[in-house]
Amino acid sequence: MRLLVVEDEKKLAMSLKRGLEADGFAVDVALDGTDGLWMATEHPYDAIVLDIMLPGLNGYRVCSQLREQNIWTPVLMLTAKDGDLDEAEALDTGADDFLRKPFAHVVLVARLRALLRRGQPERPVDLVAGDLRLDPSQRQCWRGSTEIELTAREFSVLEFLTTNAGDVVSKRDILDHVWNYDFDGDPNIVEVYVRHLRRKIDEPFQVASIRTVRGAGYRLIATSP
Amino acid sequence: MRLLVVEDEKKLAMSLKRGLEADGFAVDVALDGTDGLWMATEHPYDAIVLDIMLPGLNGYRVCSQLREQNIWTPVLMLTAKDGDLDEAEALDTGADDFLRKPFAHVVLVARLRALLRRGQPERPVDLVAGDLRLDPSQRQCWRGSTEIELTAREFSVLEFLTTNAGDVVSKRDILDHVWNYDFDGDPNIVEVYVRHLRRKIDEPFQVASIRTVRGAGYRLIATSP
DNA sequence: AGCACACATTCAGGTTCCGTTCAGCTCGCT
DNA sequence: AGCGAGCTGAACGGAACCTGAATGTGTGCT
Repeated sequence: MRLLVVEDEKKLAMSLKRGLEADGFAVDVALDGTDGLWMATEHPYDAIVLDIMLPGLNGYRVCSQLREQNIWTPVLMLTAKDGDLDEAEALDTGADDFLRKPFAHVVLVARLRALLRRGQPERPVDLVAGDLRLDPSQRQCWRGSTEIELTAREFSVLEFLTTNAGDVVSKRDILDHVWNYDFDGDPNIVEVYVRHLRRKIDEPFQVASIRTVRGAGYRLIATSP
Repeated sequence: MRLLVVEDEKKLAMSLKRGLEADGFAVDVALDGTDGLWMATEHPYDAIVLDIMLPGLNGYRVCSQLREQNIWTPVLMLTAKDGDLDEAEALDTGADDFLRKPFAHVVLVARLRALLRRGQPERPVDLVAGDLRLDPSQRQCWRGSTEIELTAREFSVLEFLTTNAGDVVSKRDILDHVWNYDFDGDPNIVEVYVRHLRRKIDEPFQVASIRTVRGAGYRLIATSP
């Protein structure tokens, strides 16, 4: 699990880094708000530990700017000893939790783990045609409830057919979209992949969802059990 | 929003009740742990405010017994002034957050709202995939009932795979989350660690929970004996 | 300090599997 | 029947991945 620690007190920052690394986290450090914001934008952290008092851009602003950019990495804010209102405000600017200084290391770790546990994936929608389902982000494919293993090329071809489900797509179209534009090999390769796909997604289920349209190309139709 | 306050100091309990009701919550009060546990079991609260120091059954036990009964109502624990360890333990027994006494009313409300916003059942502390179980706080790992010794790196890689169980994660993802971002060594190191993990968590049990997805990465799937 | 040990990382050779090509076949149309 | 479009299995070359061992690097122990 990879963390970003944004803290300007160098000594504290390094001690946090060492401590958290001992607990098995991978830790990057930013020493001011501007850096912190940039790093949080560029890299996919699992959580961010964010001091409020920072030179340049303070913690509130870092947090709210992240949220504006639609980055929802969990944020744990470090607040001053006696700032009750700070804490309420921290949560309002989009922090997920806060910790009052000074804090014990065990507490920091426990809170971070709680944050990470809450996690949350929300996924882009699957492509569907009948009982055939594709998840492009995971390169996974199902017919009904049984998963089907596809190679990268196979998946790409099927993905293209599925996004154009119901329509006829020519071999040229498929070549242009799945292979590089400069591909000038044998168009027969499309036929080969259609064969592979039929063997994997149709024959075992005794359906024929990839239809040949002679002289024009292929058409994927919705089929159900 | 309906809350349960479990607090034995009658004066504090009533003041909490009045304050929270003024903020628009519906509030029930239990004056000891046994009552609290019973009420939390019988009624569907949206959140529970739970004191640690209680006659009869203390707060930790109330909380862990709730979790054992598979009740994942968000719990906010009230801890003593100086109990750092209390707090870590609170989170470990399944609390979602805690607040150190004495606290300002605005903070209590802000934290409760944050909890309610997160809503939704919390997952148990351990990461689980089939009969493989990880405890990130202890860095321990079991397959069924036999414990498996892992090094720090091995654990981190497996932890990341497990939090994304079922999904394909690329070698780049793994490098980004487990190593520091300035790591620019050979990605082959991921393969090496996958090899180590397979030898420890799969081969002795004759399962294959870490699948290779050629060209895409790795995928951890749930396997059982 | 010096040593032993465990862990992290690199390296090089081996293996598997995927993408592509090719040659022969089948099918539908005129 | 004859033609062209599409089908199919096999074969090959190379990339991706696997794997055992060698080489760094730090940490605790005596």
